Amino acid sequence: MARPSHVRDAVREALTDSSRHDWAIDDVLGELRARGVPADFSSVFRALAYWEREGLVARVELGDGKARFEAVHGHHEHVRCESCGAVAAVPGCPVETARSQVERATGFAITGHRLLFSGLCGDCREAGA
Amino acid sequence: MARPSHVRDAVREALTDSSRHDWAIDDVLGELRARGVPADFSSVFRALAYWEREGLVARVELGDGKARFEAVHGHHEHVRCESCGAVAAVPGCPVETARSQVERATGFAITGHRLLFSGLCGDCREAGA
DNA sequence: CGTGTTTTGCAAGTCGTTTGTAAATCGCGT
DNA sequence: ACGCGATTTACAAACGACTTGCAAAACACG
Repeated sequence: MARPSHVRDAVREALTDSSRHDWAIDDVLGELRARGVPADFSSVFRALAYWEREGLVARVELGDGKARFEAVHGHHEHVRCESCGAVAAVPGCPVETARSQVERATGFAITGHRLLFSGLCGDCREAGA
Repeated sequence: MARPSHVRDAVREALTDSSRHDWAIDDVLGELRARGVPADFSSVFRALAYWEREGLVARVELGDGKARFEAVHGHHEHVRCESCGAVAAVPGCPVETARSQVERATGFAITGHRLLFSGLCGDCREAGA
């Protein structure tokens, strides 16, 4: 029933092989092409949706109006450089401790959160100064 | 030179009069109509862009692929109900303290952040149980 | 080999935002 | 009161990015 799927496989490998946190669909498509795996935009789109359902890939919100993805590792937050757009991971979770406090203050039962820092990466800071 | 602008004025008043944190463009348009101020979608769009530039209105990222706005008050984070979509403000800022730690860990100069909690509001929690 | 199901690619559709453009509106100097 | 030039507005068309429909290709299996 399940048949080999070069696109799906290649998409998973591309994300897993790298530590990027901001794979846009086009980026993945480009990477596949670079690896000699021809594929269509819609196929990559479906592959990402598939792995997201499967829990191996997570959607990352960068607020730039594009769907972005990363391979699932542990829980972590992101920093994005305002200047060059570079994205890095923030180890640890500055928000864990706030949870019960937020629940008390708002009456919501908190189930998750999304945190994005913005700033200037080392390179851009040097270049700008 | 600057001339009266019913659309701009009405848009600002609509947002300011309410405590909503999730005004989509269509919502604002609807509110204007309800107030008897006829306006076009694009005019509302431009009015919001104007007030955002002016610093009286802020864009709110809810990750639902729509541009959402609120009147600027103090700094605060948001909670969004996964079930009904209700949005409330989280007083205080659970992230302030993490800043220097994040800078040390990532090498970025942090200039801001965006935090969105998700969960279930009181009503939905009751209804769901 | 057929058969039935799964994957793909291509093209078209959708959603929401953004922009081009020309007409209406208003402040202001005369 | 009138004309001029700048500003606002509406309407429609353009856009960017994602989503879906559908038929053709690719397999596993009997």
